[in-house]
Amino acid sequence: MSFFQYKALKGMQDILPPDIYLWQKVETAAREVFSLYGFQEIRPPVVESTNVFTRSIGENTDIVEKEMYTFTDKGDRSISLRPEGTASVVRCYVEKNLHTLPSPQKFYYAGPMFRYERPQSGRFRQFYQIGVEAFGDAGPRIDAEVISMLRHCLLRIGLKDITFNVNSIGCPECRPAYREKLTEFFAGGLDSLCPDCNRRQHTNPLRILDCKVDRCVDMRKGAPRVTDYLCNGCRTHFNGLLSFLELLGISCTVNPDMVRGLDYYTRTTFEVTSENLGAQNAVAAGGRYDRLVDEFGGPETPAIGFAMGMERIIELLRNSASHDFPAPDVFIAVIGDLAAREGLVIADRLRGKGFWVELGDVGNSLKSQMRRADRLSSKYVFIIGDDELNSGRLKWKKLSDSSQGEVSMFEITDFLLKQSS
RNA sequence: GUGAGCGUAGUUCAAUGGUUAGAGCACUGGAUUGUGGUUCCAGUUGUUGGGGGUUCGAGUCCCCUCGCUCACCCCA
Repeated sequence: MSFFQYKALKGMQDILPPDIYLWQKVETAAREVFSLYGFQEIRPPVVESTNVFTRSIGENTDIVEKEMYTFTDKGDRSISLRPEGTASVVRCYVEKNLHTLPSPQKFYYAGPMFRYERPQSGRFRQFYQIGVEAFGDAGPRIDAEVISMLRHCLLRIGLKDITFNVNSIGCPECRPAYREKLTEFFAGGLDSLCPDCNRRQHTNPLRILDCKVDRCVDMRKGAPRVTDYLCNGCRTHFNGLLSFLELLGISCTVNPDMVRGLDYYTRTTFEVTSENLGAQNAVAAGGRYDRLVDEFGGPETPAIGFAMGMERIIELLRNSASHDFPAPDVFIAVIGDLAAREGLVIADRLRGKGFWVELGDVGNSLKSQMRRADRLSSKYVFIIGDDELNSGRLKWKKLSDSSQGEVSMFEITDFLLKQSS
């Protein structure tokens, strides 16, 4: 260990093989499933004007108040690394007048997000999300489709033991009244609530419903429930969603205590959690945001979306099944400099035919080259030495069953094609 | 931002305050000439995170600092 070391920044990690294959698997599964529902990829920038985020996420949220990576650029503009994806997509939707295209417009994105937080299990300063957004459909059917898509995606990835929660947090018409009811309910018992909840009473009373402290859990028994205070529009929408979910056979718990952090959500919110994660147990979460496009200066446009937390999905995947990682088709072991030259030529030819070929180091013994071939889980080893150069026939060995034989150097491709078929 | 735990070889971990800080894994070579996985032998690897203090003597005790981990807060 040397005195000074370059290290990745706190909360930022290198993603390496073999993990990277899990990442690719998840990304591929998501793309495939999303495309079945007509969602198309877009790639907004990772950096935006700071106010893109402050306006949408909410001035008073922790994300905006203390978690954003905000800089001043050389033109004295305040810019920020995106802490989440929706704001950028909405900005893009409005800026590029995408509402002029036939509705609904459905997009997905994938990439890194940045929040300056203390890292812990399942939480990082640079973390990856895959998210989707559907614009221009106000009805509950699209909500059900989006939730169904999320479910299909997670199933395709292979996640088990996950729980779906849904809720409706109302709209600007009915939520204020509910919020007031809730504040009244807790007002009498502030002494019994934890310090955090006393603060929440003023900042965001809905969060008290989410508190883990025992006495707060006791206190909120009998508290008014959002779902009992929805206006007619929100109630109809929520009932519609629930009936569609039932129609699709998606088991989903209605959880009136589920609160979402971002200010822009209206009506439907949902969350997928897993018991097999740490305290940060949300695998994916999302909801409807019917006012956001309007707030960005676009036409009133209903919208709904969700984001999946890549690291958390990978964590679950890593600990569940065993995984097959890619391995070389052929390892060429070489003995002597002439054989090494021939091996290089053969490797080049085979790679041109689409085979993954690894070359042994002529400086190492055959035993060591064989060992390396085995460690790489190579399917075949080809051995080239003086004998093979003279005869024009190389030795092959199949590592899985130790079978071996000879093949003409001119028939290697056919040999491999025949073996793999 | 708050709290707790932990920093020893590339890695996983040992070492009652007492010689020259050890072992597994990994890596390289070998065990009848050119054959992997299991076995055996040999070799390579360290300012014990950094700094200060206590002590005849510190990997071990104390203080500071840096880093990692988990939890709170918040959130994917």
